[in-house]
Amino acid sequence: MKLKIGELAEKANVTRRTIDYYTNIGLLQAERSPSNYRYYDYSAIERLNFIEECKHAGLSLDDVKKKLNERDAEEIDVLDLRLKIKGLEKEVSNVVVQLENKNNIELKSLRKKISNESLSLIQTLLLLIKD
Amino acid sequence: MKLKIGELAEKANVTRRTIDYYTNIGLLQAERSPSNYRYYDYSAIERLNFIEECKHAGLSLDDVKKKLNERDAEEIDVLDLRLKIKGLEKEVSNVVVQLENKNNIELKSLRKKISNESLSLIQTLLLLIKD
DNA sequence: ACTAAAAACCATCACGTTATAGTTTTGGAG
DNA sequence: CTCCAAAACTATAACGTGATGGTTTTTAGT
Repeated sequence: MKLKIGELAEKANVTRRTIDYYTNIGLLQAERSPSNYRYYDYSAIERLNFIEECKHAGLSLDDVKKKLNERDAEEIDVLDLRLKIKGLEKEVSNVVVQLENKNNIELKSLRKKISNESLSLIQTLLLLIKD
Repeated sequence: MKLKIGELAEKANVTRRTIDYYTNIGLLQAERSPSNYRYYDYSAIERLNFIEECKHAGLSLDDVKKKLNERDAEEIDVLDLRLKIKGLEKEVSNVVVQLENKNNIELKSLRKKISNESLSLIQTLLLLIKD
């Protein structure tokens, strides 16, 4: 379920007009219903809070826009990373399948050969996950 | 001499904000000084009056914009016509020069040959000039 | 006539406001 | 439960407003 402007306004503690304005200048995005009503998703609440913080820190909405664009870019990077990780996972599971077809001796030597790499990969993944 | 926003506002009997707004949405044009002040020329007064009339007649500013665009297009047409007339004048004066090099008999027959055309041209020009 | 400082102007931002017109929700009548 | 009208909500237009930060003009003193 998405939020109508009034609901979002209440939840984010700003006026409708502010949301209207932000939407017009591209700080917020909204889907439009067939009757042209705007529908915001819940992430807009946090986005509005973030904007308020930035404003409180003395930034102009234009500055905030840049910040948000950076953040969005990071978000996209994250998505990217996620995709890459998914790809890696697939590769790894493929390797696992290969391993299952090996005999014990081959298996052990192979495991040794890649143990370093997999370890450091796991460590990096842990860094990403923690916090 | 051009008008600053306050001067135009007073002369046209609207607020500065209105002029600001109209300028932003492209209803009015302004030159900018090096310090970014807007400078309007006197025709803006009449333009503003026109806009007020249109609004009074129930038109939206968007409608007014269209009307003004038409008017501006006509203006351009007029400029075009003026140019053409200037061109014609040149042609005519060339003909006059030619005539001056003719003898009387040739001259008379020539005059007869073109009298119809020049008469109707003159009449059309008169139509353009009057009121 | 020259200058410094106040007064008057101007631009832009970030909403606020009022009016108009369409949409959705809701409380009751049947 | 259904239908419908009032109440609540929404979109957009066309400025209004107050704050902030420059620019120009005016004015008063030297």
